[in-house]
Amino acid sequence: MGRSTCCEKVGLKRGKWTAEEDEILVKYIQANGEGSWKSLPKNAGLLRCGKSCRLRWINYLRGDLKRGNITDEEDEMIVMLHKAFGNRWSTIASHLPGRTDNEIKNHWNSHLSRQSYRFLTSKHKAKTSIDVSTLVDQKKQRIGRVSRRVAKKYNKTRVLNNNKSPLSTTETSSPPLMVIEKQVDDCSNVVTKYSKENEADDDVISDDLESNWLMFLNDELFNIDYFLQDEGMDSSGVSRIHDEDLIEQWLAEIEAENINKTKGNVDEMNYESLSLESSKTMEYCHYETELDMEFGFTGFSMCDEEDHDMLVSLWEDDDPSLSGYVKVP
DNA sequence: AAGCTCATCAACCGCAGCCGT
DNA sequence: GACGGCTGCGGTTGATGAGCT
Repeated sequence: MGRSTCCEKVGLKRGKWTAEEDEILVKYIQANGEGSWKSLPKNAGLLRCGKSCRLRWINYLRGDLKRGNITDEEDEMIVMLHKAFGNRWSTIASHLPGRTDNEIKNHWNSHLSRQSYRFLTSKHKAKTSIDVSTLVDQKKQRIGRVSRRVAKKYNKTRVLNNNKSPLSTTETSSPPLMVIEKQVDDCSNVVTKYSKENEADDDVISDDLESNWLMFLNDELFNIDYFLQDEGMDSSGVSRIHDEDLIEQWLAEIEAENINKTKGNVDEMNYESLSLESSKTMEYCHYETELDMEFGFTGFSMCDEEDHDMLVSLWEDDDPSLSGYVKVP
């Protein structure tokens, strides 16, 4: 049996693509069309695996890609779509023409996730209303996640000292080692918050992690757990909305904000995709499953007709009793 | 100026789902 | 239904350049 590895790299090139390789790939796809990625490299004369060719084409060489920085409007879309869909980057990308899932994923991980976390943390503390615009205005701030480098250093030290680890799973009732590492990585903005509150600099963050990490983890895991439970989030910090009152309030605030933006002489076309009718949206909404949530968000005009038809079809198949309930916008 | 740290992004990897046999 | 191949997706990594000390 055994799965065929598409990535058997015998004699195949890896790493950065050269201009010559790009040219060969573009010419081949222009002549023969996309698809058949497995056989494409051989037919085109490229020493790459099919996956690599596909990725290069989709993320970089495709003609319909939008170049340049992600705009504030796109930022807002990404934040909202991420709230609805979680880390389903291809779904999010499908609503942002010219942007790839990889691009959006990178953008989220490097820009928006920490903004979202900071925003939500402050919301948690102050119970302020949701203001999406505050998420996308906080740019280029070096504070935020603990870098992978610091995490690596931390983890390396952990591995070296593993036998002495006070959190060894055989010695305490704490969660298994890997779980703790994952949680800290996912919620590593908390590290910065911890540091700032204690007036420590960046160097002290890693020192804390390495020397006092047990106390630190207990403290932070308690905070994270409390925060995520209160916000209805999963362990990756993705909001899963189960409370209809909460989402109604959220939608109403976004709608009100968009009205204000329009009044403020903002280009209405830019915000057209963000407009929605809360009552209609709520009428569609059920929040039990991911499918329901997707359908619920068809109230957004960001969902095109084809998507809508598909979701209506899925909805009706899933529960025939609801077929008369569905309205086509 | 040099070395270090960090953010960014292109690319890779592994897995899951789909489809044909 | 089982199997195997292909494709697409999401998580992760590594290279690189910018900023900082």
